[in-house]
Amino acid sequence: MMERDFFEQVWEIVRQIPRGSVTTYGHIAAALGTRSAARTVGWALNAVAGRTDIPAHRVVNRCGELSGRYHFGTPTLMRELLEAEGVTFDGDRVRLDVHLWIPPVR
DNA sequence: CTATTGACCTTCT
DNA sequence: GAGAAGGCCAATA
Repeated sequence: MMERDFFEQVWEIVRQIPRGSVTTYGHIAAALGTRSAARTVGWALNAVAGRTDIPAHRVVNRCGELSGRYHFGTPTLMRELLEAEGVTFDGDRVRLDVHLWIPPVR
């Protein structure tokens, strides 16, 4: 498998997230082989923050909290986008039990 | 060029 | 069970 840049790998996985589902940094990092590189995953998303090609709003932390909501421009934009896709929320957290999507193991 | 931080998670103590 | 530290990759100061 051609291991491109760490960023592109993250983007490719995030791009494959089905609409109405969310995933976590840990799962993405684990899918890439490095489960501890969750921090770098955040950087990859930050590099595409504002792009529609990659739904970074579908990526949440392990607790289901929208940790990077302040990186979107408006703190509520992330939640608005998810709600618009049919994602349900439990208070300020996403229902991972319902919308948790696990990326393909590579 | 070195040091620190950053949308985090896992494991040890 | 709770707290602290380590680890990963990249960007910024």
